[in-house]
Amino acid sequence: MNRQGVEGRGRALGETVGDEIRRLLVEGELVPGQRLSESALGERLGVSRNTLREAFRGLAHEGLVTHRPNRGVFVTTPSLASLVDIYRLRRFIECQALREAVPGHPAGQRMRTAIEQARDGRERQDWQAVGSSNMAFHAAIVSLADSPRLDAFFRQVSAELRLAFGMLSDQEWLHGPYVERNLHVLEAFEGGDPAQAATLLEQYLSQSERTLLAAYARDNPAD
Amino acid sequence: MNRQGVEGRGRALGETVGDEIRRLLVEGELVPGQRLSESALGERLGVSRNTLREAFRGLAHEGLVTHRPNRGVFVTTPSLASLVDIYRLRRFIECQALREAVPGHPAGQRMRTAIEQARDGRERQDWQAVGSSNMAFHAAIVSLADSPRLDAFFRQVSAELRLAFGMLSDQEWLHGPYVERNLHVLEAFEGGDPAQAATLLEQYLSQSERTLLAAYARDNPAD
DNA sequence: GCATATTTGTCCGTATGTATA
DNA sequence: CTATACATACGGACAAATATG
Repeated sequence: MNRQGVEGRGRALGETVGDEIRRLLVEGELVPGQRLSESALGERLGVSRNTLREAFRGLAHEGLVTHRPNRGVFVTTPSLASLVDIYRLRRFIECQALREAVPGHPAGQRMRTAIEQARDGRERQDWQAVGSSNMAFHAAIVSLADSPRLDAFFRQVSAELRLAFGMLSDQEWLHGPYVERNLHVLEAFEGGDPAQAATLLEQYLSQSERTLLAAYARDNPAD
Repeated sequence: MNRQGVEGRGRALGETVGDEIRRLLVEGELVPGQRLSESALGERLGVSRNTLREAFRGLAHEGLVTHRPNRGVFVTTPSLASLVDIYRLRRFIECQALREAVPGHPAGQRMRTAIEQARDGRERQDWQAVGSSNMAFHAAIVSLADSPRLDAFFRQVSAELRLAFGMLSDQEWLHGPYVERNLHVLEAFEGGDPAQAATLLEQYLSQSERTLLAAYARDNPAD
């Protein structure tokens, strides 16, 4: 019975609910600061409160929602400090992965595909798609390190960053300029100069951070 | 009512249950491969199945327990592949953190304290304590990067590694030799040569990995 | 400052599907 | 192949905490 909203035909359990909520988060359907009522969201997704609470637990662990005891679950509002932390982490991980990568690693193909998809999105002015593709490019860089745990960790941090992007206006300015810069990084890497690629990436990330922080400060004068 | 076993009078909710199970795991009360029956463990901890399932969700997210759909929750049995991955990660993260650290970082004090505690444990032949202190030393190295998210990630990976150590015999051989090597790393670092410290750490970790993998292969001929 | 409504936190009972003896 | 055990998931209940008027 039930299970109208969530398509429970698959193999996994109420874990599907977590994926569903994750999708609502990155698509901006649920916005930072919003309270997620157990009864309301449970009814919307067609699951019981118990199942929903299990899903909440996983999302809270990833930092996408925040649990306030006896108050409820809220969509996490990224702080300036968390954005600074995330970019420090990205420089730490991505540059190192690029620098130490073995030449001819299959992830290079994924990097190229991601850039092509980002270009497609740019043609359609679909900046959300450009943002997703750019993130796929960076995930491919991380995968150069050949560590499943590092990949999972980066995926999680990406989702958190995605939440922050969603808070901001001017999506074109946030995503558009980096498509070609990604290409430069890839060319340096495939040209056999990982050190140069890492340097380009470092400058790139630092600029991206400045742009993001400026947009954040502009849209959230309160903070 | 109830709540005899878990001391729920505090502020946190059934989250306490997760901490309790984590404690049982690192203390070896629950061993890898063991199935964690919802009803049995729930009764033992004095909580309902729903509450327990919420706690399981968090632990599964950390990799300490494994969820097999329709089968139940099991204490994760670390595989050879996961150990290789964890050591690759440790070299990736710890060496980089050490190399890029700013001189005079307060974490240096924590590194020194950890070494002293490891020596105390060694005097008492308390190899579990030595293992904990050694891990605290490495956590301090990671904290040189000044990233809360990286700290949390490393804490999680450490717990997983701890699980593997618990599977093995010969705890003295696994933990004892590294107390002095930690000191050498610290001395190189505080002597103003982070590159040398990183090199020492890299060799150290590679040897530790070989020792661990050998012990694993010896105790688990099946794998 | 107080009474009330809402929501969370936690438990129980139970129906259903899946895996295993 | 049948039977049993168990996980899965739902709905309902109630106390405690919180928000509201």
